[in-house]
Amino acid sequence: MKVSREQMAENRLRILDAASRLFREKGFEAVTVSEVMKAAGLTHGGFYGHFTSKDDLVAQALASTFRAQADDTQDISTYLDQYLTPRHRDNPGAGCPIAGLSAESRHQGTAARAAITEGLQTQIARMSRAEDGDTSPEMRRAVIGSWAAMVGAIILSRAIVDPELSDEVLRETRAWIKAEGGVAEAEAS
Amino acid sequence: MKVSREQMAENRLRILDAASRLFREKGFEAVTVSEVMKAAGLTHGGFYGHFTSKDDLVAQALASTFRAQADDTQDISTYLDQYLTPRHRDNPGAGCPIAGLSAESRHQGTAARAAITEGLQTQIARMSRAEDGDTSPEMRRAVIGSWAAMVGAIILSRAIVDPELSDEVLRETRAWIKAEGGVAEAEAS
DNA sequence: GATTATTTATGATGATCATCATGAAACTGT
DNA sequence: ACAGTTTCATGATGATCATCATAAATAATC
Repeated sequence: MKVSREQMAENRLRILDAASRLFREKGFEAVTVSEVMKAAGLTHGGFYGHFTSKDDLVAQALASTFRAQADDTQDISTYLDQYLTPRHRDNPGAGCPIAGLSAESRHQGTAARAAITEGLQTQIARMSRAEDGDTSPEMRRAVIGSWAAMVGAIILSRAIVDPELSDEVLRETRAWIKAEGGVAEAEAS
Repeated sequence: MKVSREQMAENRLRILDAASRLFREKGFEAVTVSEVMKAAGLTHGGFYGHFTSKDDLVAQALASTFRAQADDTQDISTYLDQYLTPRHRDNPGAGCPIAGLSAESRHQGTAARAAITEGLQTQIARMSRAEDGDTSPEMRRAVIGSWAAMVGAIILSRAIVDPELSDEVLRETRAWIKAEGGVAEAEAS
C-alpha cells in the first residue's frame, strides 16, 4: 500500500502535528505510538518508516513545533496578555510547548533536551529584541525573569485544582510582571 | 514473615520517603512499584499491604512530603537564595516537590492533584506571613509572582542543557525578584 | 505497460509493569 | 506457650507497549 511522495510528506507532517499536540496534552510517556498514528489517520505499523524510534519522534516533534512558532513575532505586551490566560491554561495541546513539556524533557533523550534548550534560547532572544534593539543586561534580566514567571505561572495554574486560586495565579503574575519590572517596564525605560 | 507494629510503621515511612525521592528524581510514570519497594529495602509483593494502588502511593507520598516541609519556616530572602541555586537544580530528589512534580501532577489522579493544590496553598500562605503579618493585596501579588518565577526558573534551568545559560537563568531570576518587586521589596515597604 | 522500489497495514514478539494469590514466618494478646 | 492474625516474599497473571517481520498495494521509473 504505497502512497505518493507528497502524500508521504504530508503524512509525516500529520504525524508530527498529532504527536506535538498529544505530547502537550498528555505528556511524553502517556502517549503511545499507536495513539499518535491513529490521530494522524494511519496505523501503528507504518510508524518506523518515518521515525527510527519514539525518542526520535519526540525530538523531531519538538523541533518541528519550535520551528512553527518561530515565525509569529509579536508585541511583547500582547504576548503576555495572551499567555497568562485561562484559555492558554485550559488548552495545553495548542499551547506553549515549553510550559507544557520543559519539565518532562528532563527525562527524555539527548536530542529532545537539545531541542528544548534551543527553543528556549530562541524564545529569550526573540523576547529581548521584540520591540527595540535593547540588548542591555537589564533588558536580558527582565526577559529571563518575566519568562520564568510566565512559564511558572502556567504550570502552577494547571496544577491547581481550585479554579479561583488558579485564576488568581494567572491574574496576579500578569499584573506583577507588568507593574514591577517585567519586560514592558524595561522597554519603556 | 510478619514484623512488629513499629517496624511496619517504619517500613511504611521508608516506602513513602523512597517514593517521594524517586518521584522527584525520575517522574511519577518512570518509577515502578518494584523500584520503590527495593529502595525501601523490601520486595514488591508487600506493597499492597500498605497502599491500595500506585495512585494511592503517589497521593500519600505527596501529602507526606508536604507535611514534612511544613515544619521549617524560614526567612524568605534566605529561602530564595537557597532555592534558586545550582545545588537545588542538580538535586531534584531532595528538592522542592512543587518544582519537581507540579507539572506532571496534571496527569495524575484526583487525590494527587488535591495534595499538590494544598501544598501550593500552604506555601503561598507561608510566604505571605513569613516575616511580618502583612496581608495586603500587594504582598499577596508579590508572593504569587515571585513564587511563579522561582518555580519556573528551576524548571527551566533543569531543562536547559547548556550549563552557562542554565546558571544564568537562576542568577538573573534571583536578582530580578530581589530587585524588582519580589517579596523582599514588598516586605521592606 | 512492466518492473522495481517503497509505504503502509496486519499481525507477531518480547519486555515491562501493576496487581493479585498464596504461603511462610513471626508478632500480639491471652 | 499457643492461637490467631498479619506482614512480607515468591511467583503468577494479564495488560500495555515499543519494535519488528512480512505482505499487499501502488507510485516511480524506464
